[in-house]
Amino acid sequence: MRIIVADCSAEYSGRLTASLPPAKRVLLIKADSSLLIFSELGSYKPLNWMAAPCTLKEIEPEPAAEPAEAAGAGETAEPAPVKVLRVAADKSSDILDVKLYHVYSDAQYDLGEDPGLIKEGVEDHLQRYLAEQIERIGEGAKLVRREYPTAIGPVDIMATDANGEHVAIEIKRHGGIDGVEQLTRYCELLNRDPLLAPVHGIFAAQTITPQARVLAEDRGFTCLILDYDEMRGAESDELRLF
Amino acid sequence: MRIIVADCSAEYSGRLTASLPPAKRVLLIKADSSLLIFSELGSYKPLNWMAAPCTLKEIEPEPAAEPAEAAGAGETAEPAPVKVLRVAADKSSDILDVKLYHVYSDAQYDLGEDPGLIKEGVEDHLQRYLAEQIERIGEGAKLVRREYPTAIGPVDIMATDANGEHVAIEIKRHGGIDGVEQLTRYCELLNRDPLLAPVHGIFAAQTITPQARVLAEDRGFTCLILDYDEMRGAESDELRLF
DNA sequence: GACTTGAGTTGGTTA
DNA sequence: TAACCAAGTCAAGTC
Repeated sequence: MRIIVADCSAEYSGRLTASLPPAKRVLLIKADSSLLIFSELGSYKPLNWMAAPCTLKEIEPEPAAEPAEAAGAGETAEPAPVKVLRVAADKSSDILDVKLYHVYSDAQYDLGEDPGLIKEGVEDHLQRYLAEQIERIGEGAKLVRREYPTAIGPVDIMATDANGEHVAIEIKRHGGIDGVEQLTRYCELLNRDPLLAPVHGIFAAQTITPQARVLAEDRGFTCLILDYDEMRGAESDELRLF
Repeated sequence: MRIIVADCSAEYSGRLTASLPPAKRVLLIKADSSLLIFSELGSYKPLNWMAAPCTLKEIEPEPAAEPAEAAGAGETAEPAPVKVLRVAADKSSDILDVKLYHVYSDAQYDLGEDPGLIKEGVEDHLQRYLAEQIERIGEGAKLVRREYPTAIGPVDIMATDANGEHVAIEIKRHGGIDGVEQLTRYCELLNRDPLLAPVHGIFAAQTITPQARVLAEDRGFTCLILDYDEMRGAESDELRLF
């Protein structure tokens, strides 16, 4: 990892064109030659970058022979860069040009491999917990299966209610209109099957936008708020019994 | 901007839980106290991070009084960190703890404000090109207008075909099921207007997923693959005539 | 300020 | 390998 702090400007040309006026910024160049440009603001996303696989060329401009320039066409005489980094994508014509005007720091570190991130609490976990605690959708409910296959993709959970009627459950972390549309498609399709009909729909999520709730209820679906911590807690309790 | 290179581990607790085993990494701490953790691999996304607004606390552990630890429960005796950074989100209970075991470098730079990125967009171009090359949807087609307004939002392009019948076009870079749903809603609404009906639908994109294609064709829509480079080329050719 | 949609999305899982 | 889906998505525009 090479870390450069410098006054720089950048031009990206690829699926879009983007330019970065001169300013003091931080550049990270990874072992795979990918380059990231950061400023003080913004979230984790760099202002501009080049993703691997790519190739970096470093050009040192000649420092001399510039008196003619001052006598030139009178343009906003941008000072000549002391260094130019050109990063080109290997598999496309994307190019990122970075001009460095003044380098405050330029250091290299070998970080070695990284063991990577371990995550817990993603949508998959919500699905697993709800499948194992299926009575959260109503007493007497039974799990049919997770990822119940249909022609238009798998339903997150298929279950039956106390009356033995089928219930299709769509699970989201954040429930929006898209999720309701998705559930609608599944239910419509499943209800064409006389062996399954009637199939009820449940829209389950940690949070549900008001608009999505209205739409879901208008279509006869039940909305269910999932509390991750509570579900995890219930899971632990269950394990503790054994 | 503070730049730290160190052996570190991290624990994030928020909407999900994520942990990062010890390794040599780069930390960036921005002026707003947001913190990013990078390794050599991956794209522009950090392994772990805390977004602003947040507050950073730096804890210097006492270096002494640790002989008892070695005689402890025999756990995988992790060496004590020389420094702990705790970043807490201001508006939620999200917390990111970073333990530093060995610091290779720790430097601070004042970058100042950044003028920001100037972008020139993409989907917008697809729309513009198709509007100007409307016969790509069929000979004799005429443009009615881009961003044709309806009660549920603007249709990307409204046109007429060789028979003078209306055609609503939904444009995406990558055509998925969502886009088909969107087009469905527009066509359903527009076909209620006797002055417009019948309104045909075209689903146009650089790429269309097989499922989306099936759904679109099932609903009587035409799928159209857009070649960005070809359209841009045609545009240049047209300009060259003048 | 909440909601929607696109992104140079990125990243993971499965067929 | 390709397609599909979720993301601590982020960010921009709209209502």
